[in-house]
Amino acid sequence: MPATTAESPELTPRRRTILSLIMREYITTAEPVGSRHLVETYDLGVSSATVRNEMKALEELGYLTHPHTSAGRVPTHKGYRYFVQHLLHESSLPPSLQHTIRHQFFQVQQELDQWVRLSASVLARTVQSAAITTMPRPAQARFKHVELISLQPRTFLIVLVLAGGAVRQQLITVDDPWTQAELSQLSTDLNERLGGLNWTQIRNLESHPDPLARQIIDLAASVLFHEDERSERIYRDGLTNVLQAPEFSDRDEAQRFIEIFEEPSPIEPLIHETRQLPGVQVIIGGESPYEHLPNVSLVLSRYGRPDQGAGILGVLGPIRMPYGRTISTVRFMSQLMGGLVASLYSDAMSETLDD
Amino acid sequence: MPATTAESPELTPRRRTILSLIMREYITTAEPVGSRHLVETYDLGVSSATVRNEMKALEELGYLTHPHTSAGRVPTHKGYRYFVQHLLHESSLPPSLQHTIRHQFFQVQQELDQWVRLSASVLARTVQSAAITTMPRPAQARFKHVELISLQPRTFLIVLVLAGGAVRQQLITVDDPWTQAELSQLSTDLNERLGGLNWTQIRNLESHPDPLARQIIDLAASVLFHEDERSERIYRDGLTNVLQAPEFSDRDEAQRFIEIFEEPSPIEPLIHETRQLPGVQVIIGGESPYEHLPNVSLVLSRYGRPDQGAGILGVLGPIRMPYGRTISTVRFMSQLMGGLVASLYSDAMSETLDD
DNA sequence: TCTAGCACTCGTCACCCCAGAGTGCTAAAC
DNA sequence: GTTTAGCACTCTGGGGTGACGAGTGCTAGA
Repeated sequence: MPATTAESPELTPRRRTILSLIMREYITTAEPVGSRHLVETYDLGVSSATVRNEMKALEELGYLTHPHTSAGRVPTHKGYRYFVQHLLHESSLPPSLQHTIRHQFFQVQQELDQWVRLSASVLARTVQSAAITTMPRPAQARFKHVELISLQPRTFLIVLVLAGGAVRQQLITVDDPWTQAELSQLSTDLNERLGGLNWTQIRNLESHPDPLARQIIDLAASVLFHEDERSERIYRDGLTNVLQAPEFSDRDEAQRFIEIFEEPSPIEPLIHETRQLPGVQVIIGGESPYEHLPNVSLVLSRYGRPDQGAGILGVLGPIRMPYGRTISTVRFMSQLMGGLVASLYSDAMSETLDD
Repeated sequence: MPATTAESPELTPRRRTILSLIMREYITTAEPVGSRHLVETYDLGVSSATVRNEMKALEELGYLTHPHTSAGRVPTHKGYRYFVQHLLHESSLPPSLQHTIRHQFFQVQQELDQWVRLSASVLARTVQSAAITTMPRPAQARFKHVELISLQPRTFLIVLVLAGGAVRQQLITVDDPWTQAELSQLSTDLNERLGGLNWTQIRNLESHPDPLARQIIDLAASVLFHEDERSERIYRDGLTNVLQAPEFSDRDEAQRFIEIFEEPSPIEPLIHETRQLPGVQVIIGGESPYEHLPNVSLVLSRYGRPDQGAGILGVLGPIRMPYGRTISTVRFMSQLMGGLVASLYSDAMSETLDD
């Protein structure tokens, strides 16, 4: 029996039941749902004619539509939205599945980069859809450490570590040769001056006497600045899962999905927004502000904490998506990843994977 | 006029001309080529009947086939192979295109990682196909530098720099707290001991008195070992270019291509092999040892030098691929990237982009 | 050795028809 | 007032048909 708990202005319980059943049926079969099929499958206690009347009412209210006269009913965007908001009872992931997910993280070494990439893969596999994840990062990037490494007398590698443990690297070529010892000395000096600063603070430092040091300080400021501004690296996985869906049997539809999914992606601003919001966000493509994302739904969630480090993870799929399962999985994964980030700050890393 | 320079055991000049024209025609139109169309378009000086006889001979020799009785001719794998090996006159990229390609690298900062990623994108755009690139790496990984950075009293970031400038990072959690000063001291010590060594040499070092140092030495050895063994990170771009091609209008064909292109990819062993070979390799899918790559051709090339650092770059597309242009572009790009790698070792980085 | 001519084959497309599914409406039953 | 049975109507999709065109292969003659 479907849940009919939440309040709603306009739908009677029976209409909700019928809408809910149509949603479930359509989400699993991708075929328009007819009245007769519904009463035969679900023992509704009323005849198909009654269901037809209710369906017609639901259509007039904007929750359903039908592709042509003699076809069954299909949900509209409004129908999906109502389903997600009112008809879906929140449920947590079955413990066995939770365990399976946790288990998949054991194989990888303790490298954050790998964790995040793996999480996209695990998420994609679990929900049988396309998944994205981003590395966690704090709201404002801060300098942690710099190391200058001589590759050639005049070519150096600059390794920049940000607060939170992210590593960035740059090559630099200068006019005069330096020894590694001189560079190490300079590194130590710079680390003392720059530790813990953000890019504005670095920009406001008084000018350093040494030209190379000035150059590197500028570079550090610019890297930190870009870190706050530029669109971050997105890990993707599971594209082929989605392309199996019948809505993408049409080549152009598939192409459109790939263009949304792959770099450069129109969902990057969405990811930025999601970073500001708590909880799981469900975005139904084609709906009001998302007209540029037709035939795509997203289930996104932030993980971690904005002050320490927060990343995004989520699922892309056709609008006809198993929202219940997907939302539960995304929520669970965001908690799991959040635990990992927290452990970077609480020095209790090893406990993340315990049940 | 097509080139008919190279020697060949079995084909008369006229047959070569006809085969060459059929190849060119089919590669651009993707439609079976008929005899009448050929004489009308190319002024061959003979009638369509003669061309038909020659086509039939070419079919009996295995270079052509036709999908059904009343269709034009289509190249076989053997036909493509012959075309690539004997009928394609080597040509370098037009200078204007060379300039365009070089120009696209100016926008990016001097970060090797970004160069390699960008190169996939530039290659994909230039040949309007899917492209892959890998980071350059030496035949054997060697230790260059390690830095220990304290994130929490008991959680450290280990930044490992390899010879050639690649950076690897690992998190580690230990039982006893360490200060950053102690860690820096330890870093200095380790850098003296490990500088320039490969993983076997590190394994053979006499045991270090400090347990944390031992742990990090083990880790360094293991990272270097994995560096030599594990399949490397592949940058990809241009998937959507390929999916436009008519051979991928069928959903399953497209899906198969995506599975070959995306991670985990069956072409990874091929990439490994290409690393050993000089020059541009053309792999025609479905041919003898590549039965598992149907409907896909690859044009791959190593760039850089195995002793210093070598990477792979190449193009994936349908077998009906503009080989001439693709081969020239891949060769040019591999020279360009090779110059970049060399500059890392010769301290003359700034000259790479000059014309 | 080449070519003109011709019979033959096959895929494509437009067209039509029909079965099946599903609706919406109406009138009667509860 | 609500529900239901019945029925006319609409639309899709599959299957079958026939005309058309493209292209071949063969043969006889130049």
